[in-house]
Order: sequence, then C-alpha cells, then structure tokens
Amino acid sequence: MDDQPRLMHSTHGVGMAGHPGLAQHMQDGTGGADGEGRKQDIGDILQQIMTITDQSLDEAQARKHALNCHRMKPALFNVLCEIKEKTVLSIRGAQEEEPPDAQLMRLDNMLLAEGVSGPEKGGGSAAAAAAAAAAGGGGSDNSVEHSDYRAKLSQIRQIYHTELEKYEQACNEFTTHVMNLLREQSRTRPISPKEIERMVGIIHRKFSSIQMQLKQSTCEAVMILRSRFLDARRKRRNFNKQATEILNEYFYSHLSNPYPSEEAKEELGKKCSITVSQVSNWFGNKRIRYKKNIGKFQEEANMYAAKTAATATNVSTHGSQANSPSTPNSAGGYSSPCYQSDRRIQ
DNA sequence: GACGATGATTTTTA
DNA sequence: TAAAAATCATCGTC
Repeated sequence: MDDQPRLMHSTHGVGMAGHPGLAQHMQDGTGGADGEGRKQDIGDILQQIMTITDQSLDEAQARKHALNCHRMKPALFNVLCEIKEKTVLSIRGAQEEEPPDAQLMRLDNMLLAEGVSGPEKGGGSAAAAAAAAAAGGGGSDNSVEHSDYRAKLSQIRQIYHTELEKYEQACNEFTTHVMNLLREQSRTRPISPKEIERMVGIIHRKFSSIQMQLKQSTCEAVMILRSRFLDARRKRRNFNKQATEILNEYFYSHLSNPYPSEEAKEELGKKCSITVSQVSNWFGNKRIRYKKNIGKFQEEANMYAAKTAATATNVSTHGSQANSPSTPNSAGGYSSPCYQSDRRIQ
C-alpha cells in the first residue's frame, strides 16, 4: 500500500495526475461566477504548460507506470469492466441485434444469378444466354450483340470485384487500427475484449452498408445493360414478306371475326416460322390498327379479297385445300370490314 | 435525320 | 383472363 497515498496526492508537476490549477478550479467552484478568477486560472494553466520540461514529462510517465504496476490495478480494472459490461453493453447489445438483411440477400442472389459475383461463368455468358432465351431471342444473328453484352458484363464484374476488394481492405485496415487503439486505451480505461468485439461489429456493419450501395449500383448497371442488349424490342426484326402475307390473308379472310383459335395460331406460327405469341401480337396489333384506320387498309383488304377469291376458285377447280388455316369461327372468305363478333371493335 | 410502319411490352378494360 | 388500347423502340424508306 505504499503507493496508495500517491494516488490521492496532489503534485506540483504537470501531467494527467497532477494539475493544481485545474484541481483547485474544480474544487472551489470559483470558475463559474468570477471572470477575473477564471482568467487567473487559465493564466496559471498556460504558465504550467509553458514550464513543462522533459523532466516533468518523465515524472508524469513514471507516475503512469507506477499506476499501471499498482497491485490493485488489475482487480479494480476488472471490476470496472464488469460493471460496464453489465450496464452499458447489455443495453446496447439488446438494441443492436439485427435480423439478416433481406435486401442484401436479394442483391447477392441477383448478382450471383447474373454472373457478377461468385465463380466466373465465362464472363456471364450463361446469364446472357439465359436472358436471351427468356427474351424469346437466340440464334446466331444475335451472337455479336451477345459478345458485346458479355464484354460489358465482364467490365461490370471487374469493377465490382475491384471495388469490393478495396472496401474489404479498407475495412480490415480500419478494424485493425481501431482494435489497436482500443487495446492501447484499455490499459488506462476499462475496455473489455467484448467491447472491442462490439466495436468491430459496428465497423463491419458500417462497411457492409457501403458494400450494399456498391451491390445496388452494380445491380442497376446490370439491369440497364440487360435492357440495352437483351430487350426483345431492341432487336426487333420485321417478319419476312411471306409471313406477313400469310398473316394478312388469314386476317382479311376472317375479317368478320379475326380471332384465330390456339390451333390456328399454332398453324400460322409454323407456316410463318414465328411463335404463337408473335402471332397473337400480330393479330392484336392488326386488329387495333385496322379498326383505327379502316380507310387506309381498304386497298390492302381488297387485294387480299381478290387473292382469297382466286384461291377459292383454284380450290373448287382442283379440289385442293385452302391455304389459310381454318378456325371454328371462320367465315370462310372475305367478309365485311367490320367485326361482327361479340368480341367487338365496333 | 424525319417519319411512318411495325413488332413487342405494358396498362386498362370488360 | 384475353383483348383493347397505349406506348415503346426499332426498322425501313425517303
């Protein structure tokens, strides 16, 4: 206990432990009311700072060392740590429990599916192929566009990984720095390993929120890229002349009810080398555009009427079948240019 | 480049 | 839920 009196001892030296000017200021309570007194105190402090010498610093260091070596210090330190843990940390710990972030999971899944994160799938070619298939495309004519897509996706992937690496490095560096700082400070104030752990957790959460922004931006970039390269509208090709003729023939020969059945659509699709949904699109567009401007289509209608009539003549002459697929609602020839179906377009 | 045509998608309607 | 209607984005022609 020979050091004990020194703990309470006020010194003339300068340092954390001995500060007569400040100590007096705190004790007598004169600092608040008396301006002159305060000036005097500040003057004293400044005077003391000016008189700091190597010797006084050494003295302070020695005092600090003596404190650290005090036999009661570890026990006292542990008690303080325990108290702190029981009070502050338990409250904070309960507040900071967070569920796994659903948004982050969605972003991760998407980046994985697009081939941006995870193992490289040939620069995202698998994703490109899947996207192209989903868009109803595919085929060799798209290969150039797909290679562009792959190149851009590869760029995005590269940027993403570089940035991610940077963030991770920065996070590790910062964490190490903070841990060292806290460990250093734990010699003079009660910082338990648990608190350091908690601080590391906070740092990681902060950095992961930055990472989420990076992931979000990457997802947006991929979406834009997809829409730019793989949106079916962007690589639209007009149907060939023969396909358009077949569709028009059907349309005008069923003008009273231009709604092909599923079977008829399939047959038309086969004949035109297009999909059933393309047939549906074509009829949808045709009906609405015809209805909007019947006059404009009159000439076309007459032409196909003549064509149908000629085909019908051929059929009766040669006994062969008509070219157009039939439907349960087929009128079997050119009809008046306004729909009679209860399905409308009046 | 302007502009109409056209295939595809999205929104509205019945 | 299918079709109508609106809209978008590209094609093709001048």
